[in-house]
Amino acid sequence: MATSHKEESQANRGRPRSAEADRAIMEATMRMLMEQGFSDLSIEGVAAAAGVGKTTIYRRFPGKVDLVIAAMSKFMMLDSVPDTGSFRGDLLAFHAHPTHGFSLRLLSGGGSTLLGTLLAEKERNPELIQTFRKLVIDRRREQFRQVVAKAEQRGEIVTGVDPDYVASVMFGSLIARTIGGFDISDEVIEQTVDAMLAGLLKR
Amino acid sequence: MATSHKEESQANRGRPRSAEADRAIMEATMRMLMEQGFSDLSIEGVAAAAGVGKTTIYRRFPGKVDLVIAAMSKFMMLDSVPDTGSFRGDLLAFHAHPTHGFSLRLLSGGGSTLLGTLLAEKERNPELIQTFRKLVIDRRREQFRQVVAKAEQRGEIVTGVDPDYVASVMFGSLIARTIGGFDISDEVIEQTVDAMLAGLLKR
Amino acid sequence: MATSHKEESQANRGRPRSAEADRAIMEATMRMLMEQGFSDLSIEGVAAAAGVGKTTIYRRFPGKVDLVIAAMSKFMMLDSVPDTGSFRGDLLAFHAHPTHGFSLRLLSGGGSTLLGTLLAEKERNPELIQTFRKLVIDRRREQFRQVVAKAEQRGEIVTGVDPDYVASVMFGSLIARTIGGFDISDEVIEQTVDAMLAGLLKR
Amino acid sequence: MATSHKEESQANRGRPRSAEADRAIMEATMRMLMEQGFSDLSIEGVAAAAGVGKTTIYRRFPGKVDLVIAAMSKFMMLDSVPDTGSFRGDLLAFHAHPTHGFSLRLLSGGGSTLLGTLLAEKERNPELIQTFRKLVIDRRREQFRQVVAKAEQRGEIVTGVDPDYVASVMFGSLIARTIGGFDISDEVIEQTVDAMLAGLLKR
DNA sequence: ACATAAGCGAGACGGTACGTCTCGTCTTCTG
DNA sequence: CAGAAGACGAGACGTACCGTCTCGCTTATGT
Repeated sequence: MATSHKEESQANRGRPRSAEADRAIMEATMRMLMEQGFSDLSIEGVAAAAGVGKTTIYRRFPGKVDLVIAAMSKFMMLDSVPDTGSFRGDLLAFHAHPTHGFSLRLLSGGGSTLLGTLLAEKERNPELIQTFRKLVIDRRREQFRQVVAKAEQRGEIVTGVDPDYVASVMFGSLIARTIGGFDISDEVIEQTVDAMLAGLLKR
Repeated sequence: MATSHKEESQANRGRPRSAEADRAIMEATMRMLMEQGFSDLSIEGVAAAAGVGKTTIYRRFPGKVDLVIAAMSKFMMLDSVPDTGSFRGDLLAFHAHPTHGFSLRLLSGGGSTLLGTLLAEKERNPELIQTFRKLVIDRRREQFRQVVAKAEQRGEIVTGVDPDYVASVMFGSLIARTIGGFDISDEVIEQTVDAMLAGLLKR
Repeated sequence: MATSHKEESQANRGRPRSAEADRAIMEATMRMLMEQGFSDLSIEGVAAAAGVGKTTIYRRFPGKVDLVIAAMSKFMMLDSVPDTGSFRGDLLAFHAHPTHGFSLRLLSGGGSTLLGTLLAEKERNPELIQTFRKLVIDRRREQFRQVVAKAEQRGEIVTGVDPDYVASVMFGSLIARTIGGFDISDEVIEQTVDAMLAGLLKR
Repeated sequence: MATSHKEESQANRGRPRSAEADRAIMEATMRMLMEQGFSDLSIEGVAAAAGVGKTTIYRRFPGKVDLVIAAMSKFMMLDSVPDTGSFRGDLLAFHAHPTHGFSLRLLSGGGSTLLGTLLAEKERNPELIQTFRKLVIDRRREQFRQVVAKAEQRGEIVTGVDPDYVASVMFGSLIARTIGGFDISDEVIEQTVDAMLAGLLKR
């Protein structure tokens, strides 16, 4: 199991691990990760915030990285593929996507810095960003492919489109704006989507 | 001067500051910033790497943020506007841009985490990313506008192009790929540039 | 009963307490008390040494103090008054007194630290030393009075001797030597006894 | 040096150790040792009580034992040999001896338990009681020898007296009373001294 | 005979202190 | 006066026990 480094050789002996503690630890970890970033997240702080002894955390996770990865694994599940009936609607749905409050928009811009935190740790703890990629980005990519495929089947867009390239342009231009210091309003998103569509829709 | 918080009211009394120490501190700071990111860059570490006492750094800079901003200011000067004669050549030159080894490509991808670091610190130390924007991004944007203007004057591309949008798409798609975990090879850059051009060149 | 804090209102229902566990706990407690002293005696350690769960101990004793008092009560029973026929023989018998291996000599010196432990805990857990006094010292004192009375009746020693003062001098000088860092050999004991006798025997 | 484990190979470089911190650490250690005993004395607690970082203690002492030994060394200096002009006066002076508040009487009886603490730790930390012996007991013994020698020279007492035996009897009988649970009043001390004298004074 | 109830070993729980580490600041001596 | 060395208070690290609290199981008794 990813959430525990306990030996499983023994039978179910002794008091079982507290599900309540599990939950409190995961929630506190995720909250502090969002609020303070990875570097400033301390296991001691998580323990205090979760109302839990340090032992209880160390019994479950060997270290900070594992704790954070477990928390991300727990909370970063993305929900189902957008399916609004039109390509444009699906694209807009992607950006709104409030899955557990961790849409890409929140991640790279606005009030949060989780993506930045993970990138900053890339060298020392590459597992972090890799996990994030596996859980969020790769999944998104796959969903985006499905959305494009459906649009093709409906005959909305030209054939032969590379969905990954389209995704990188659409999300990337928003990320670039964020880095450039601009807020990402709903209008900007609509403009970006429409510019994208301009090159893809069948005439 | 940005590199010192010393009172300048007095005459030149006492031992002058060591130019050699200045240089060593800046180089060590930049190197460690690239290698370890902002959070793990410690003044203690910089001092050790520069072969300098911690005092010598704290005498020059009030804190870590100021030290890093000073280092960025020193190294992130971008050289002149690309002028290869063709729009395509200018765009490629932008990406190659090896100004002191800190092109955008290095910043967002490959072996570095500076951009992630800056994003991660956005909330706590907004001066950092603001300084980065002023020094690098805004400058780039202006240069990009000039490149686009020249292309228009030469009649290479259609008129009415928004150079900022073009830039956000082109750079953003590369950043998105980086975040997605892909290396940015020269071929990818060329493909990205050519895709861009496809929509802009006059037929 | 001193060895249990269980309510006895109910009939004998449920599984009875294990006599084997009782025994193992008492033995392990006494052994570890001798080896490690009171402060470092841990219930966890006793449980492990006795091959018993911690619960099994805490079910019997509210805390460490009660556990130790119970162990002392069990092992520190002194046997009958020495009666060798001569005062000198009786005195020597007192010091040899190997009742379950816990003679005063073992207590105050040699390989043990129980007496020190009790003194150290005097402020915080006065019951400990009080129990020790009741079980061991007061009993000894009474026995010593009988020995002195017999010697008087036999006409061996001068009359009017204060047996408590004699005892405090004889045992005290040995304790003082122990504290001073000297081992208490059989010769030393004999010398001490003989010095004592010198002032008491009838000429 | 007993109070430091610092390498002295280097010249006087860097900031010197704070004498104020030294003092605060020693005082807090001694106070907590008297109040709580050795086992319950925590370095963390000493640091807090002294208003000092843990580092500052660990820089000076490798561990708790060394800290306590240093504190004892500092405070347990006994003052000069009693010299009242008479043997009886000298003996009484020994018992009153309020050297820094740590006379034997305080140690073994009354409101303190330091001696008990040291005895309790004999097995695990023999350095403690050994240091105490070197600093206090051996010194006392030597002083006692001088007092006896002076009494002999003055012709007060019979010759050939073994001062160590006399000391062990006198102090020991008081210790034995303490262990027996009796307070040591001034009258008891006088009685003990006079009983001692009865066997030693020339007629 | 079998339900009931208490005892049992195992082990998780919230804590506290450990001794180590590194942070950014402060304070001395040397050049 | 600048510089280097290094001590300072602070506080997180991961470990080891503390004494308490479940668990699933075993062992008796009493109907």
